[in-house]
Amino acid sequence: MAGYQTKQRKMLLDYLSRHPDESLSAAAIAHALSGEPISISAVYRNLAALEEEGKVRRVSRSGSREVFYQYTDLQECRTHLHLLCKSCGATTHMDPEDSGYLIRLLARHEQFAVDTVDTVLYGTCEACQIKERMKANHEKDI
Amino acid sequence: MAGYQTKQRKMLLDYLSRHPDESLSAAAIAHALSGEPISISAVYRNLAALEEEGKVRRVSRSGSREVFYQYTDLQECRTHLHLLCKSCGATTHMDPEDSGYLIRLLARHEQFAVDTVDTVLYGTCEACQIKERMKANHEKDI
DNA sequence: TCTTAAATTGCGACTGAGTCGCAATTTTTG
DNA sequence: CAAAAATTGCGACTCAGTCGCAATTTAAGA
Repeated sequence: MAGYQTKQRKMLLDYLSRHPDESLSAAAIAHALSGEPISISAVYRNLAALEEEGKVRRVSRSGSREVFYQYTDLQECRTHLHLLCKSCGATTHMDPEDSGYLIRLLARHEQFAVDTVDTVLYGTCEACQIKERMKANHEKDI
Repeated sequence: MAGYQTKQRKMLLDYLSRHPDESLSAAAIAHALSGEPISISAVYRNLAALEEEGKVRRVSRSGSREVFYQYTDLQECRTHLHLLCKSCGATTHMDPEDSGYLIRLLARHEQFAVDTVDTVLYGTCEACQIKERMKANHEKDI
């Protein structure tokens, strides 16, 4: 299970690392790699292996049944939490100081040890907030 | 789509409301209601409708493919965020003041509007932290 | 209360993401 | 270079969730 450097695994991880902070479906990943010799089962198996190693995170937003995979850096997860925009799917990074503060707060006040790899805060990013506001105004005018 | 008070829907919502802070699979819910006349499709359809109304939240933890449903109170989501223990599945409630602080922090520092219905912080609750520590110690002894 | 339109139900067929078994291939170890 | 271990591709399979449809139930109005 743990670790032969096959062509396919290298390609997959390489592709993911070149698309950080994106939410990709398994199908999209397979499609992107379709020039290369890689089967859909290999995509799933490698994704599962990488997830176990903490190099990939699976996310699925409430309200949608779709599942996405994101490249994650364990190192990076030690320093900050991730914010996922429900509207555009982009991930942004919470300020490390604020992240640290929150993690310590939860540890102290609630005795809760946050898992920074799994946890993603859902919401709306700045750009999409603006879009939504414009849309709402526009609808009001009609 | 929006709102006939059928026997099945009432039962489902009633059952969920009597099991707050629990993560239930669709199958488990169907099973629990199996004494009543309700089909599995009705369970899914009502769950989807309730999710849209914001009365039910779908959660699935990274590392596991299982999907769970949780009763949620929109009112309650306005006051605090939820903490889900990856080990035992129980949900606890973050202190309202801390929650408010975090939400305002993200709005100000990252221009990110957190969705308090969808967002769940994953981690380990106090009880399970203790269990894990004991287990680790025990394994060391062997 | 009776009638009718809209929504919902149960059923069974279907979909599609993800899994599994297995023989063939590739990577690592020695 | 050979043997052992892991991985690959393929096709069959699983299973949560969806969908179409006829029958039933609910809400609203005369």
